[in-house]
Order: sequence, then C-alpha cells, then structure tokens
Amino acid sequence: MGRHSCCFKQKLRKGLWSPEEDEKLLNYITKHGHGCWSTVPKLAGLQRCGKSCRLRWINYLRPDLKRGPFSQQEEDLIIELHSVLGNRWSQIAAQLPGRTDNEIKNLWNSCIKKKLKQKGIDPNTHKPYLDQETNNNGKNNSLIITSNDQKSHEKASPIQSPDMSTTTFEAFSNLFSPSLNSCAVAPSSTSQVVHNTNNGFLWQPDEFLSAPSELMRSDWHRHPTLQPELFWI
DNA sequence: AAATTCTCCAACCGCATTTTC
DNA sequence: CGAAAATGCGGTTGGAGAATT
Repeated sequence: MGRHSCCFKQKLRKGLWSPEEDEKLLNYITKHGHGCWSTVPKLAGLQRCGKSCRLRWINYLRPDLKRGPFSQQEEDLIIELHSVLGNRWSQIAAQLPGRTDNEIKNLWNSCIKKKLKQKGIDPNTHKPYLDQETNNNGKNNSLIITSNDQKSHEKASPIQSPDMSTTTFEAFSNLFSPSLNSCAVAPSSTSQVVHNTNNGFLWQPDEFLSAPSELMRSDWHRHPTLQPELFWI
C-alpha cells in the first residue's frame, strides 16, 4: 500500500516538535493568526506540513488549554457524554472548555475504559456486562437513552449515580441546543429523559429525550413543570 | 543493575466532508 | 458543476518513561 502523506512527499519533518519549532509556530500564529493552515509552515519558517502545525496548535500551543490532570467532574462528564455521543470526541471536547479531543480520547482509552471495566460496566455500551449476557440483541442506539440504560446505571451505582449530576445536565442542555441552552423532549415509546429533582437526576417514565437532528427548533415548547431549561414537543 | 513489559500520550494516518477554484 | 485542495475527525502507532521481573 502506497503512502500518500504530504510530509513524505515533501520530505518534511515528522515526529516530536522541538521547542524551537513550537516557538516559531506560536510566534507566527500569535502575530498573524493561522489563516490557511497549508501556508502556515512556509510563512512560519517550519519544515512541517500544515496538518501537523494545526494539530500542534490545537493540542498543545493554544493559549486557552487547561492542561493538568482531569478532575472527577470532568471524568464523570466524559463518561456521560460518551454514553450519549459514543466516540464523537470532538463533540465531547466541545463540552469541556480547555480540553482537546485528543486528550479526551487518550484519557478514555488509557484510563476511563479501565475504570468502567473494573466496575463491571462495558465501556462501549455503558451497560453492566451481566445485563448484556441476558439481553444480548447486539443493538445499541447511542443517541437514544432507554429505560434499560437507567436500570444499568442503577445496577452499576446503586445509591445515586455520580454520572447524573448537575454538570451532566448542563452538558445535555448545551448538547441539544447550544444557543438556547435547552434540551429537547419528544414523545417516544422507547426512550426517556432525565430531569432534575430535589435529589438530583431521576428518570421520568413519561417524558422522552430525542436527538436534536430529529427536531425542528420551531417545534420546541417550554415544558410547564420541568426545569426551565427543558423543552418538549 | 539490566532486561523486559507496561502505560500513557503526542503525533501520524487515512478517510470523509467542506471549501475553493 | 466537477475536480482539487484544505480541513476536520477518529483510529492507530511509536516512543519515552515507569514499573516489574
């Protein structure tokens, strides 16, 4: 299989970035902005491809990066978002300011997966392994949260699932309508919505959560009894 | 102390989508 | 409108350092 890497074709540098390269890229973007990435390396005096420069900037040089270890809240949020979004790392990262998709993906693969497995939870389905053995139909719609999912959460964390936190709710809200900071609720016979109570998040039997793509914003209405951020059709 | 294995994470790769010409 | 280029994304790899034998 032939290689089509731009770096290979143009004999550009690959591998780890030196401090000098970082400085060149940082100085250039600070002064001029990145503009067209394919021209950045030339203008910044780097022997790299634009793709490599972009990645370096996004994952390491950007000034708004948080760095440092992930907090427990961040980990919980990642787990919850992953149960809804699957491996859509960039969308997950969008809910965690200062964190990159690469960083989150690495954390997931090296750390969170392991922790979930130790708890007896399948990191792919977010269901307890036992549940899957007895109810193994091999299908999982990651965008629809079912009552079985909640049962799984309850089995995995019998007291109060740490995943069902206020932070999580905010994440759901932003996820489903970033501009309105709201969450869509739609009728369905298979999926259910989380909503806030005095005790934290519980699953309501008669209200349902749907993916944003299934809804027109004009169809949304403020829910009369749930939290103000929640909407229904 | 040396060799081997493991873990983590930065960076690459290929593909899909979007933008430009 | 189609082709080419640019961008963005997720999967994967490779290597440095840590842990274990």
